[in-house]
Amino acid sequence: MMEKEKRQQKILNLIGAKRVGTQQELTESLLRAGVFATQSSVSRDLEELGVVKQRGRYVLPQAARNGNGASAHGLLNLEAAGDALVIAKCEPGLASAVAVAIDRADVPEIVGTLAGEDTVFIAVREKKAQRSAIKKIWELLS
Amino acid sequence: MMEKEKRQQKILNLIGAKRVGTQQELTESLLRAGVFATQSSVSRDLEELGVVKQRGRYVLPQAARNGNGASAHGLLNLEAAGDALVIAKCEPGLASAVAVAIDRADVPEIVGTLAGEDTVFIAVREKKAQRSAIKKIWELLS
DNA sequence: CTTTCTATGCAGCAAATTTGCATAACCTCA
DNA sequence: TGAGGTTATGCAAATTTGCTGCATAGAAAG
Repeated sequence: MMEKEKRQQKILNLIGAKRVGTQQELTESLLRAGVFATQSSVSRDLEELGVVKQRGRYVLPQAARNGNGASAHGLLNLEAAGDALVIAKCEPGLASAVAVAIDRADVPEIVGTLAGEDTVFIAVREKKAQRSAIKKIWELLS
Repeated sequence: MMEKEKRQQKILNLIGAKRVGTQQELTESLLRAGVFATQSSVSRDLEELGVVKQRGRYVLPQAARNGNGASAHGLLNLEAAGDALVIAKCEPGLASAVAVAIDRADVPEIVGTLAGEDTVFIAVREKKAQRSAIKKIWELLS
């Protein structure tokens, strides 16, 4: 019902307001704020909201895009889409450079890349490959 | 069900093909075409399709009348592809503009966009997001 | 006013979504 | 490599949403 939306809003608030390290913590904070939810639901919410865990804490999606996340290569953010895509957001004009860097790295789970102005579509073989691909790319370009 | 979509398509065809003066007529024509529906449903369909009654007959909505649903922004059509992609067809050369507009809107379920000449690939997080993303984009750009 | 036509509240049904539980998968650190 | 902590997910139950027909209110035409 409206419950989900409210919960997700609170999650964003909480993450923005204080350091949150685990979904357990988040679940407890939510409860204190009057919203009951299981870790399962929190996990799904985070996925849906695009919240990612960086350096041991959960970070807001837009914060990840701007702020500190920028790498020397112009890579701002990495996110999974569906089963076989990873989307890289880059600083304007640098998408091609990022794509080239990724191609050069020859990551085995990556099938191909396609760059626009500030976005790269990265095709991976399957769902399983997404996470490790994201990890490797992030490592590579940061 | 798929039934509704089929029925609405037939309604548009019928209205385009011959003069239709009442919902009763439409209901009967539909039945002859193998689609049963009550006047209630027909009424709701017409509302939803944007069909209006003018000078005693139902006429196609503006978009359908001139054969292209072009919006002010050059967006022609939106369609889902697979679980995590939405494809936007645009007027030639306007794909980038459409993509930028979509990016600016910051629709949360959209992960990234990639524009060609007349097509934009729009990556969404998951299947569930497609529907709402399409709705929001269409709303935004029409 | 009467007749004809269209819109809508309501209830039932079907489909889709959301959720918790249990547990598998994964990660970190020693 | 294994233990312990953390996160993801298959499944079934619960909940919500969407679509429809029926009955009827409301509007338009004459």
